[in-house]
Amino acid sequence: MTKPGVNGSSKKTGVGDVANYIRSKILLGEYGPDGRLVEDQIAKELGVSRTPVRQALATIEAEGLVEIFPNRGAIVAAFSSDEVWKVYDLRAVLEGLAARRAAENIDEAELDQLHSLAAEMERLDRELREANASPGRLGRGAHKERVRCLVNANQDFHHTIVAASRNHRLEKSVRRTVQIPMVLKAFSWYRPVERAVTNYQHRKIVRALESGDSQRAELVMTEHIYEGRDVILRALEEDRI
Amino acid sequence: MTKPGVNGSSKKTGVGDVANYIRSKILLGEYGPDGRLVEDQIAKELGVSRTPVRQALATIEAEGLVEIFPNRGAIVAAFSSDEVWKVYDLRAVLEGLAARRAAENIDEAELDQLHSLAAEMERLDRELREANASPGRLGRGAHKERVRCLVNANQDFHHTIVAASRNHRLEKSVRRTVQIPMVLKAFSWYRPVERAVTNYQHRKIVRALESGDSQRAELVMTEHIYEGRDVILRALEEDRI
DNA sequence: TCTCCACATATTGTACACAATATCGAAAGG
DNA sequence: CCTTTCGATATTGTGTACAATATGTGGAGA
Repeated sequence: MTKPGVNGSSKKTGVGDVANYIRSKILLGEYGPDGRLVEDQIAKELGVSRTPVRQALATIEAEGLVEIFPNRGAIVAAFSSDEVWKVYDLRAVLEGLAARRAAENIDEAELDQLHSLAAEMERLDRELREANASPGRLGRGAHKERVRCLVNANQDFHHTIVAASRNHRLEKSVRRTVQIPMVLKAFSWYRPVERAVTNYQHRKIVRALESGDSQRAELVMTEHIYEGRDVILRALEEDRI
Repeated sequence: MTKPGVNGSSKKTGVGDVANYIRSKILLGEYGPDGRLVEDQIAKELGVSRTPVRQALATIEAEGLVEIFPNRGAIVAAFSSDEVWKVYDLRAVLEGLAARRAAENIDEAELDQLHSLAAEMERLDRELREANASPGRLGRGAHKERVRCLVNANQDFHHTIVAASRNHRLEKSVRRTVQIPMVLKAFSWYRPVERAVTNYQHRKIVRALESGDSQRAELVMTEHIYEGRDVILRALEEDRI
């Protein structure tokens, strides 16, 4: 028994674990960019042989996170600002479509979740601003932790909408496209203005979804993604991420 | 030397060949749908070991052509008409975006190619109609061959536009999404009316691209994809493909 | 000093062997 | 006659060994 049925694409076998390990390493900024992924090294880190590592790398290459060069191995995919622009161009239409279809299909439970996620992000934003107003009260660690929560909540928010589109292919496409710039993403949340804009747009999106206004949902979501692109690109050229 | 550099994702190693072999088998309708892909069997067919076969299957799963169930192997992904609808929903926005960006970036050589591809498809359509008017002159084989050419030319047409979008990620996304319903696709071309509509829309798209009208290009392309969806779905419920 | 070539090393690509798991059929029990 | 359980078979999952290929280093020659 142990209902192995509705497992989706997340295989419970070792290969899946290896793939997740590599993904998280990449997304957390280790390895790269342009870092080489040596199979034997990863294999030893996880205490498995190279076989599942190779398979995981093949999967991750198909997802676009790494590039595999024949006989030379895998390296983390690098992103110029030009590529970031293009990834967000793609993401805009994908999540735009997701929002449009979500407006037609979303249920009460999902709307509730969106509400609470939006509320949580607003709470975290308030806390961050207060901590900023009275400095010294909280360490840098608490700040980073809150930003991490913000990133997670934001991810959940977007994922909920994509799931509500009821289109599994779209879901996979978005996941592939979204995870790319995640390395850079945390940096979008350090400035209060951008957090405020994000929260405002999230509320607008929820309202559109609630009233079933698919056109408006798509429009706002698309603009929301473009906004995110602008933030990333500005950070890229100003601060050097 | 032998410039191995700009090889993109098409690895020249054995795994790539194996993957192409499996893909074409699936796309040609062997194996499935719901057909099981036994690793050892495929390995023997190609005279290689199971190792590269397994890797190829992992890649193809990430592309969405097959589903791999832990300890139970890979089966060809099945498509209900509901899923076809969703795949085309996705394809519409992807190729719509491609057309929009292509209108901004396409060069003369690509426009020339689009013109000649459109012309070739019109020629093939004429020949098919003439062969239909005076039956018996050509065998069924010649008919099927022309349809195959039509499918190829159509593929090239769409691919040229996607390539002209100058967005590699988008290109990969489209490839993954497009190859899915390709099994069904040949059936769209058997009826003269649909061929005529297709050719007309192709010409409209080329004109929009030529004049750099990105909005119009996106609009027509999107409608073109929806049209294709309608044809497939009609075929599915009428004839039973 | 610079260039080119050969060799040593590291890493990937593939084959094969064995263990783990699922599937199918048959026999036993109700 | 139907259901359940056990075992034989087939297939997948992983480890290991070896071959193929790239990379880096040192020396010989101009």
